[in-house]
Formats: sequence, structure tokens, C-alpha cells
Amino acid sequence: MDTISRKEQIITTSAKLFRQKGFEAASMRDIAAELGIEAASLYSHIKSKDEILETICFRMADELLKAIDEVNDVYFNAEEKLATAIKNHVKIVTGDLDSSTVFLREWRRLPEGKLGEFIKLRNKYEDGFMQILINGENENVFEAPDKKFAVLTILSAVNWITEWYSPKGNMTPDEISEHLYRFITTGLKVKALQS
Amino acid sequence: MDTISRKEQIITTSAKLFRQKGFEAASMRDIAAELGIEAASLYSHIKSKDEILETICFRMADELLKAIDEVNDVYFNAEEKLATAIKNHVKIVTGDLDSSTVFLREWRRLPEGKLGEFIKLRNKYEDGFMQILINGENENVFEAPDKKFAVLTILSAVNWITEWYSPKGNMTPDEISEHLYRFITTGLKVKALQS
DNA sequence: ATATTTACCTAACAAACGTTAGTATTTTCA
DNA sequence: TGAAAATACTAACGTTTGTTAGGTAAATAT
Repeated sequence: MDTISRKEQIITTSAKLFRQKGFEAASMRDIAAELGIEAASLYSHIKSKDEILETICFRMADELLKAIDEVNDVYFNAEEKLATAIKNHVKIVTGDLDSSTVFLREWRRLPEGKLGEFIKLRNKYEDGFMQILINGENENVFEAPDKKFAVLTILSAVNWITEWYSPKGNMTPDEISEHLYRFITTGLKVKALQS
Repeated sequence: MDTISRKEQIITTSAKLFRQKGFEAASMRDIAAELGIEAASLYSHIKSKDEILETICFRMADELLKAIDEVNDVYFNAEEKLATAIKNHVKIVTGDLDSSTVFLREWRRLPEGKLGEFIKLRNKYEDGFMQILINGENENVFEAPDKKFAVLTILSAVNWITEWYSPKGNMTPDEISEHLYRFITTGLKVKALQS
């Protein structure tokens, strides 16, 4: 019994090809061929190519948002919050590398109407991290001259892993999270002697 | 007198549109329209659409490589090296935002043969930063559990500025460089009291 | 057993794409 | 001024694109 529906197969396959060749370069015929059917047959399950991209991007956004909201609800300590937020982010991204990469790279190709909605969700995610930095400042554990800038830089670092992470590589997601947390909180400089 | 050649105009306009709509979504007809000529006329100046992308990407790569080589040649102090490398990078990227964004986002669409060459240059650039971290370790000013990881994270941070920087914004390139250097070297955590 | 839904097919469409051929016009330079 | 070179044009090409129409066969439900 195939518990995974054809529609899901189409989305998964699309994510793989969108990542590999880009949204516009991966054709409906490519996707169909990968599934062993004709391009026209895809339309028994989906409305349009845009719909596939939309599904991938918004699913990813929802999952990330749910995670950051939970972190901000559950934990009190800002350091713990940040560590967990990073850990969740890395887990989600590495858990579905194809969708994540499409989410990060191809969201610009969303149809006119959906683009604004997507950006709103992305901003909400950024706000979640902003909240953590504000907490950290109040607790006197974090400081940043420009918090908006800091949030964007943190997110750039955690998102960049899609560019080099491989499940077959020699770093587990948790190891990556730890490295990232360390880098983000303490930076490169040695701690002992400082001018 | 127009001192800037038509070919340069085509490249500049292409960079703008490639950034705006993506390489495949920006058509030759779009580029031509922006210049007020017919698509076919472009071919009096360039060989192919791929050639345009190639020119943009390799010019950018060359410029960045020249900068990092110079830094590693001229300076001795690792901290100074890193600060200058970041400053140069930010200056180059903010100096031509269209080309930089294409360089960072669209290089994947380079034709088969040129892709490998491009990646080699990019790796050389990464090696330039790696060298700085190695210097820093020897001088006992920088430490990172995984230097390759650190280089990628640093570059993700400095490259991300293409996503939000605007010449009309309230941060100058030099201010951005300083913020980045601070973030990369000391991180978020407050320095005074630490468990 | 019959009716209905699901999943696929073939064929074709209109539009958009990068690019070439061949030609006219303008600009540059001897 | 006249030749050469640069720059643009119109027209068209062969592909590829996302998608629709209409039909067939299998699975499911009544």
C-alpha cells in the first residue's frame, strides 16, 4: 500500500528538480519524466506549476514559524531560546534539504499575489529572532549595536548550510547547530587576552 | 560623447534584469527593450545570453580575488587582514549591487564548461579567507573549532548584504563592514560577566 | 453488477524563447 | 568624399514551454 499520495510525490520530485536546475529551468516534462508519466498527467493532481512552488515555500515557512513561536513560548532564558531556535532551524532545514533550498532560493518566483504573503511570513520569522535578542539584552547576556542587522546576519549563517550540507558529510545537524551557536555568540576572537 | 560602449550597456542592463527577474526569466527581448532596441540587435555586440552571464560572474570573481590576494600580500597582522578583507568585500559588493547579486545567485546557470572554472575561482577566494584564519590561529588572536566551517559562515554573512543593502539606506558600506567585523570576531555575547 | 471516481493517456494549442540571415543605415576614418 | 566598420533593423527559424481538451482503462463505492 502506497501511503504517500501522488500529489506528494509530485511535490517531492519537484522540490528535488527545482533545487537541482532552478524553478524555471525544471520543466513540467522533467518532473513528469522523473515520475514515469506524461506532463499532462500532472494536472490530474495539481493546478499549475506555480502551485507546486507555492506549496513548497509556504509549508517550509509554516514549519519554521511554528518552531520559533514554540521556542518563544516555552523557554525563558534568552541563551536557551537562541540555542534552541538555531537547533530547530538546522533540524528543519537539514531534514528536507530540497524543499529548504527551494524555499530559500526560489521564493522570488512566487506568483505576484502570493509573494507579499510569503514575505510577511518571513518577516514574522525574523521578528521571532529579534524577540530573542531583545530578551537577551534585557537579561544582559546579548548585545548588538544594530539588532535588525544582527538578526539578518544570524539567519544568513544558519541558511547558508543548504549550500554545503550533505547527510553523508561528517557533521551531524546537532554538531552544526552547536558550531553555529558558538560562532554566533562568541565569534572568532580568543577569549583570554584581549587588548 | 558616450565613453561607455554598447556592450557595457548591455552587460549593465542585463545584470539589472538578471537580478530583478532571474537569469532565465529575463529574456533577450526584455534586455533589448530596456535599451530601446530589438532583441536581434544585441547580437551585433555579444555572442550569446550565456556570454553575458559569464562576463558578469567572472568579472566579479576576478575583482574579489584580486582584493583578497592583495590583502594577504600586504598586511601582516591577521586581525588587520580580516578587517580589510571584509571591508574590501563589502565595498566591491555594494559598489555594484546588480552584478554582485547575479554573481552570488545566478552562477549556477553558467554553461557546463564554465561552471567548473568558476567554482575553482570561488574556492580560491575561500582559501584566501582560510589563510587569514590560519594566520590568526598562529598569532593566537583567532580560534575556530572548524576553520572551513568558519570561512563559509563568514562569507555567508558578508554575502547576505546583497539581500537587504540599499545605497539609500541608513548604513554606509564602511559602517556595514565595521558591524560585520565586530559580529564575526566577538559575537553576540556580552563580554563582562560570563559563566 | 453498475455507477462513479481516479489516474493516466494522446494530441494539440498558443505563446515565448534564443538565435540566425540578410539588409539598411549611421558613424568613423583615410 | 568615399570606403570601411559599427550598429541597428525586419523576418523568420526551430524549440521548448505550461496548459487544455477529450478520451480510455482501472480502482472504488453503492
